[in-house]
Amino acid sequence: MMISTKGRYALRFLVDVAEHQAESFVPLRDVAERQGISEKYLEIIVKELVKGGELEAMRGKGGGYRLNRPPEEYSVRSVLERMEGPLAPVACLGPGQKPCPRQADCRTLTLWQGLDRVISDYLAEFTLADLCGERPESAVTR
Amino acid sequence: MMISTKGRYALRFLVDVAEHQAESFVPLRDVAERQGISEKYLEIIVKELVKGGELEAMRGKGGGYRLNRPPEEYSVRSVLERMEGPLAPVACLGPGQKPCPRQADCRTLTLWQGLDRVISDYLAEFTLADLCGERPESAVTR
DNA sequence: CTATAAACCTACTTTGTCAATAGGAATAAT
DNA sequence: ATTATTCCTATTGACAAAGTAGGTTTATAG
Repeated sequence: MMISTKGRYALRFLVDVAEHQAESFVPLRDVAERQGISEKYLEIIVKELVKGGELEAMRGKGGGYRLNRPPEEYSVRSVLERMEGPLAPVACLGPGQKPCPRQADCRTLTLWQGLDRVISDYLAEFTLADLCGERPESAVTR
Repeated sequence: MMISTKGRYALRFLVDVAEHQAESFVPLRDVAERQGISEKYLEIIVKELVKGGELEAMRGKGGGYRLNRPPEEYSVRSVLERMEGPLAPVACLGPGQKPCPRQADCRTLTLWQGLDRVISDYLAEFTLADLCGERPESAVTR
């Protein structure tokens, strides 16, 4: 399984906020309830989103979260990368990786590079705005 | 990291056998040495390939392994699936998964289905024959 | 028929990550 | 002052990944 709950929950959190932030801040508790995710666990995830500058937080009564930018400016790929770390399908492609000593003779490097590319490109195509209101029935083949 | 050593080593093992099986069986020890992989660990991996009908094994002196079919008939996807299990990027897409209760309202299902598709399609394009002799320098953009 | 080289088999270990849980401290509105 | 919220630190249990250890069986060569 390539995408963990961290990435998946983060995406669901952001979409939920996008859909409910009309006027006011959206409290974590509400999102957790709507999405059926543990509050405490969501906190950990949301903390990273705040630190990463994806979310604005407001403390105290009446507080909560809202997006820092319009939903079209959140690519799914960037959100997932923030939560999961590099999405490279194999370790040797990770950023800041010292090149593997067998690289010059590797039969599979090209394969993995291509895989990395198709994944990356696919995920970069989508933004939060694409996900908002999305439902399986209304699925459009892209 | 989506592809573990099991899948990666299996692929490298099969390619190595494909490249060396001209006449005789290829002993595991030789592959392990050439590929710089622990013999004992490779054993575990190879056992699954034999059980899965990908490899023919011959015991005793002069024994070793050879492919059961021509290299063009081994898709990378099928090899990886045998070793890694389902390649689905999220659990809810795995085969024989009971549908998630939130499915009807899920904003991300379509996203994951599409991701699963591009990964699957990409990996199905390649066979062992494509990997044999492959080297990064000779990389061809597909 | 014995030595050797190979596959085969069962079990164990170590390490790390995932997915939470627990319990509170700081802050803002009413 | 009360309440509703975010923020912070620490801990836990389960599981899998990656590898190790030590032996048994089978075929070939001399």
